Amino acid sequence: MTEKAQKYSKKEQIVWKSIGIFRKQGYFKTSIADLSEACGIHKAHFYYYFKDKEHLLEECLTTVKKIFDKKIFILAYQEKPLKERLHEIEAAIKNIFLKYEGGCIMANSVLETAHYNPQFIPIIQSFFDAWMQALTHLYTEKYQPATALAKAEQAVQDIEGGIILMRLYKDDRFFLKALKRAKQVIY
Amino acid sequence: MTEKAQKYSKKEQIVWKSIGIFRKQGYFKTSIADLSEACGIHKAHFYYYFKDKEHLLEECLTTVKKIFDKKIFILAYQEKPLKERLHEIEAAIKNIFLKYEGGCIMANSVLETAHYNPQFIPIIQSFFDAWMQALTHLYTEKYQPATALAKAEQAVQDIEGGIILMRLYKDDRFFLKALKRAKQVIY
DNA sequence: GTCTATATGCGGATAGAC
DNA sequence: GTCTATCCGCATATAGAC
Repeated sequence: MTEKAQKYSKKEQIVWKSIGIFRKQGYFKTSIADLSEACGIHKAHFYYYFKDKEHLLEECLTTVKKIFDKKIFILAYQEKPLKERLHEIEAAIKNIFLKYEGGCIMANSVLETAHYNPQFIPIIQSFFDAWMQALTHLYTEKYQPATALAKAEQAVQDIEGGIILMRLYKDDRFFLKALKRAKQVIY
Repeated sequence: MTEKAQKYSKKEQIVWKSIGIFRKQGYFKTSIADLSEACGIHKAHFYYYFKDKEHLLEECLTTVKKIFDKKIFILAYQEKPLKERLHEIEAAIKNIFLKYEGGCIMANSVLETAHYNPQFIPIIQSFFDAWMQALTHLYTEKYQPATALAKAEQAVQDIEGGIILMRLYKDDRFFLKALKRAKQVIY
């Protein structure tokens, strides 16, 4: 009873905290001690919840994918005018990447783990698949499918590049201008 | 005499090898043992050439910056027709990123070291400054300076995002299409 | 579920012989 | 310049008491 009243389980809380820390510090540079301390649990107790660090990252990535599906990508498929959906999706993406520092954990994880831990690749691919599909869906209302897909790819690449430059120069504008361009594909 | 006949010093060779390994494996996941072994020197001997791992990465990044200045960005300022310069710079960038796996060491290093090792930020910034300046120079022949700069930023972001997706999907096309778009800004 | 203690190995770095 | 030996600290992970 009291357990169900809690919004998130302890395990979920660890995943949330870890997402934030991995994004800022990177995967390999983050120790179990860092994570445990931030979560207010003892180092050894971490292994009560997760088999190892890799399994934690996996849960982090699938969680992020679910959040984006549920909160952002879904906005593209609503029964609303095109421009409204486009505006909502832009606002949601802006919100999430400006709120937390460290950029995009999906892109970061590609670069850190592609060589040694290819098991994360499919999860990260599914994230970018869903993102590009959502934008393609929107752009298809004005362009041929092939053109819409190309513009969606360009938009995602532009935004991800913008996130890197935002972090490098500590300047939001690279990211914000990319978002604006993604919207201006339509109007 | 025999020393001067060698094209690269041992120290330079280590830097070259390390650039390739850092790019593929990442900075933190790469050990001194990895680097030494790949260079055919003994682990302890590494410290004869470099104070520590951070100083090695610094030399790697400044070396990459110099190479891009000398081999790529300079192409934008030649006494040649605009389209020719644009084509040469595209070919040079394509060449370098397709030849070696692991993507862009500059972008990778931002994500890995921005939080703990901000000392690398200025070097990486100077790299992207030079790249965007070269493209802005080209685009200014057809657009107003402010527009040219915005298009240069977009092109660089698009290409960097494309490099990430190229690695994620093991598919050159994301990167190649971004390069093509950077050229089509002009013609 | 939570803590103490600890095993174990690896990575960065140094000292010093040759 | 190159190698041997070694120190130290940290990080992952486990065993087991409470």
